Amino acid sequence: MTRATGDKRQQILAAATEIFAARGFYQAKIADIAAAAGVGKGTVYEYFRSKKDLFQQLLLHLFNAHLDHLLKVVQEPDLAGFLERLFRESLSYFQAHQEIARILLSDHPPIDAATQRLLFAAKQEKLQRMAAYLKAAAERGEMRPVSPWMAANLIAGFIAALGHQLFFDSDMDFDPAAIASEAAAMILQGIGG
Amino acid sequence: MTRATGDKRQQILAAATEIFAARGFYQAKIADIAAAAGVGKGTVYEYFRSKKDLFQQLLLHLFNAHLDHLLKVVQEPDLAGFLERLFRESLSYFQAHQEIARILLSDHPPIDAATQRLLFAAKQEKLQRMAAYLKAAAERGEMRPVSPWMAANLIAGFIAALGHQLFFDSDMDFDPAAIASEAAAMILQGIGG
Amino acid sequence: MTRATGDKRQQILAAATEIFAARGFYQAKIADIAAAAGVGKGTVYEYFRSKKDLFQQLLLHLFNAHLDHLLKVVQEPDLAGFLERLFRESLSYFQAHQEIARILLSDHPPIDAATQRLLFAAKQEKLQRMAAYLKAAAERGEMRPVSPWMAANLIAGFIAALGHQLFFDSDMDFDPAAIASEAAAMILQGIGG
Amino acid sequence: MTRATGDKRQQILAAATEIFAARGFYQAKIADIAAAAGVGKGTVYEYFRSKKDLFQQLLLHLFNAHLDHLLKVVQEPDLAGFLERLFRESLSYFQAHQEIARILLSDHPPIDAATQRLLFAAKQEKLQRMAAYLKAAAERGEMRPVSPWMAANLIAGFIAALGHQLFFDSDMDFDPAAIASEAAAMILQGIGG
DNA sequence: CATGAATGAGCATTCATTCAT
DNA sequence: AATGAATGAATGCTCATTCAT
Repeated sequence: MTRATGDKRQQILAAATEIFAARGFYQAKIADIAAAAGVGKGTVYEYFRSKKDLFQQLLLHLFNAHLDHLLKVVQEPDLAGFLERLFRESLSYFQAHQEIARILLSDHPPIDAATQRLLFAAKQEKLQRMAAYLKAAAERGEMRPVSPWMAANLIAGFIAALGHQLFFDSDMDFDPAAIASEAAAMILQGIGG
Repeated sequence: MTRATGDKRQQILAAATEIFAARGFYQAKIADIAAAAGVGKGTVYEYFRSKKDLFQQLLLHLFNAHLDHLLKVVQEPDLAGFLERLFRESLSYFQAHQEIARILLSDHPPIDAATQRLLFAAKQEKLQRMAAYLKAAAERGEMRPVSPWMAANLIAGFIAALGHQLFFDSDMDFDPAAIASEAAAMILQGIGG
Repeated sequence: MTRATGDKRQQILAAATEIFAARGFYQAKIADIAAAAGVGKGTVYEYFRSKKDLFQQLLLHLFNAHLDHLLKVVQEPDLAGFLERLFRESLSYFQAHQEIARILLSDHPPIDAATQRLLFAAKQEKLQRMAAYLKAAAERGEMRPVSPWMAANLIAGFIAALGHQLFFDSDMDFDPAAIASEAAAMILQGIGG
Repeated sequence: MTRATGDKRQQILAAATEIFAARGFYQAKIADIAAAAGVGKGTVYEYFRSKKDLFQQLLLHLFNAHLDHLLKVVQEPDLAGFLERLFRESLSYFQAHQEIARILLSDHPPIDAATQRLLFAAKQEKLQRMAAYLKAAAERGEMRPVSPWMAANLIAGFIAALGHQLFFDSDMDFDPAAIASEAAAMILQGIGG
């Protein structure tokens, strides 16, 4: 009975994550989300201005939570450890929160130019942080003098590709630690014989 | 008046490519596509069972055309040449056909489980072909004994990531050849110092 | 089968007149109007941009038709004949088209500032025409030197008041000719003893 | 803190007058009225059964207040004085309470058959009182032997028409005394030359 | 008494699809 | 074959009303 403030808002966000992940923006019905959250349709509108607003807030919420999660990894002092942890944490996170993965790894329909920009900016920030880390690593002599921006895209692209394989091919079972280890090695040493 | 058979069908597919790319599946209206194709709304239904059917056929059409385009690259005898051509051709192709890039690089909202599977299968085939090429390269001693499947994802992920950067950040100008060259080198040699 | 063009549009306008008159703007449901017109809901939107648009077009349509009807009366050469015909025609018209009376004699909720202005302007035109006729009558010596604008309001107000009595008190039966005759006399001679 | 009983009820009625006048019944939101009254939404329902009930009570309240105001006029011993005071007081009252004018002079959408009847009855009472006064005046020889009911409608219609002109054409400035004087003369002497 | 968070019935509007021509 | 007028199922959102505190 003594629920914390924002309880309903959290219920709605959780339900929205589930429904949007399962059906996508256009197929997700406010009625479904409300039902899944255990609240009335009108209540959704007490907390969010519109369906679009709900989706946008959810997107940024998830993205920022994910980013915060990854920020710890940046602490790793050496590049090899950084890469391995980055892959391992990313894959574990996605494995543990498959609906979130489905939302974050998907491209979303152009809901809105502003939202689009917001999300693009969020993704860019992730790349920037990675590029910054890589630049520092290059200065420490841990990375060959390749473009940090290209390298960041290499890494991010690999994570996304693995994520797609692992989560959109739903019945695949895997060990994040093992894959992460191999992935990090491939990034560092290349595949050339 | 003496248009070749299949003319209208092609007009519709071309218009659909443009409209779906610009607006996404749910925002694209059959009326818009028909207008862009210069035919009546009813005519669209002479050639395609439904909007979903049109989208699915378009998707596979584009994907197969893209795949065919890439198949020539597989002819390349050595891994380095293969990679460089793969990147160069992919980026050039996307640069020349930005609307197609927008469709192929996007994850589409779950139109339909069947369509989803179809598209997933198509993407898997691309990965399989790459993996097969890499396996052969490994046997030729051109690739270290890494998992061909992982390597294929590394490459495909990098292409997608670069494509996103280049085509969703619309005002970016770039030289496919230069980027392809650097990308191939990064894949082969890794980034480790 | 060979209905004239604009047939559906006319059916809808007729149904809208009936429904708006019976229930007012906000209680009139598009579904009711469509049903009364014998068309599908969607069809209403083929001919009118929105419920507001339908109402506005109907309002102006009815008002102009009514105005046209009254314009003939202005032909009357002498003031007494003018007044008597004006009252008789107005009351007969309203008696014959009670739904129209209900719409024209009512003040409508502020649908829209633009519509409001439009309708106000239409009503003003009616007053202007009356005032112009009265001014001419004054110059012919048929009217005492009172303000034509005041006189126009006196007449229009009387018509509206009688209309209200007669049509909003639905079960009243009356003879337009008799009332018109008495009304014209009261306007001309006043009520003073 | 030590507000008189009925204080809140009065606040709500005052706020409702303002909001209903500005927006009309359907556009007026209970939330707006509550906010304007400085009370909670729920409080409105402590004093009024429903929005309809609030509107109906307000309508009758305003109408009766207006009627009471006019009743003093009936005291006037002679018809000319009666008419001039009636016009002057009506126009002054409306000028001083424009929101009330907007409500009383408007026809309201058929909220409800019962409300409709109630309001119609109220308006009829006003006409009846006028007719009664006129009948007495006729017996005093101050009015020609015209139908008191017709005369009452002539007067009431004129007041309403003037009110519409003056209050719905918002930027008009005028002198009630001057207009009242001319109006009374027109009613008494007619406009005939 | 007072409150406002919660609710869900109700409705305008959209648009894929059909079918008479 | 080609068309587009006609259709109605489907859904986001509003707001009067309730009731637990």
